[in-house]
Amino acid sequence: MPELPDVEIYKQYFDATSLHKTIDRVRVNNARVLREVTAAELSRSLKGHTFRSTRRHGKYLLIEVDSGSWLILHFGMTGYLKYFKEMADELEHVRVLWSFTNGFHLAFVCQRMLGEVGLTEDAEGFIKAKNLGPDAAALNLADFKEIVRGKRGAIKSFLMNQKYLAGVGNVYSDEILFQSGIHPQAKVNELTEAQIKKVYQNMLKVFDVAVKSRADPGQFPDDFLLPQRHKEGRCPRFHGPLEHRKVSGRTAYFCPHCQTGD
DNA sequence: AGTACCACCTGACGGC
DNA sequence: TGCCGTCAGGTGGTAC
Repeated sequence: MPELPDVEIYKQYFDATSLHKTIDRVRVNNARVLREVTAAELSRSLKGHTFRSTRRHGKYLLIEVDSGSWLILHFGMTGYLKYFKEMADELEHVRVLWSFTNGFHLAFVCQRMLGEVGLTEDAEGFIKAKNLGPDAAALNLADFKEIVRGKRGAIKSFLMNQKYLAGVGNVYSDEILFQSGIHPQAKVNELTEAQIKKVYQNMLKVFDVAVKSRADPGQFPDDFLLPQRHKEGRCPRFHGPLEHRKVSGRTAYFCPHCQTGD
């Protein structure tokens, strides 16, 4: 479930392992994950170059090559990065592998192949073309209120819509709404100003806590929903059973006692 | 504008 | 044992 906090951790991992190392070889095991680029083009653009910097926009990781182009990674549902030295590790589901001249390798691992690897000359242009809203973690309250204005649907669907704000997915939208005491099916246009502010503040709080916890639910605070987000889960505050139902085709988990506004 | 539903994709799991 | 349906959830497309 790589959402904004998970991708932020991947960014930190990439920065710590793969920046400024000369790329010796690019191996594409499954061209299906490539977007608007062929394996040959990818190899030609990266071989002999280094990665200069990274930025994250929503769930996308954009990596600047020293040539000025950008490698784009999206992790789908099951994607992650793995940096290692021994090829004998026999890592499964490696779709693309970058080998550096220092003998280390960076793998784009993606079991369900819903992830994407792309290349662009223009990072801003890519974000525009993808129709992505502003990064959810870099949004101020005034802009958040502006985006909310005129929307009518369920708050959970709103938060997950990457066109409005980029980075929130199914799992973290549940946490944000739990922290805010708001039902996932509450209508955006029926929320008070105070509730909208609360959602915004909790969104930033949840991101902050999640990144500090290395996006590992096992390390989340006791009053967080995520570790309880399963069929037998109980509300960490009220201790009653959690409810789950489909909201815009996604499974929403919530506490029917603590979260109101249905 | 919003929602419902489908497809992509793989592996885990429960039922029989 | 092994087959089958269902589910997980990010994205994108279509129909209403």
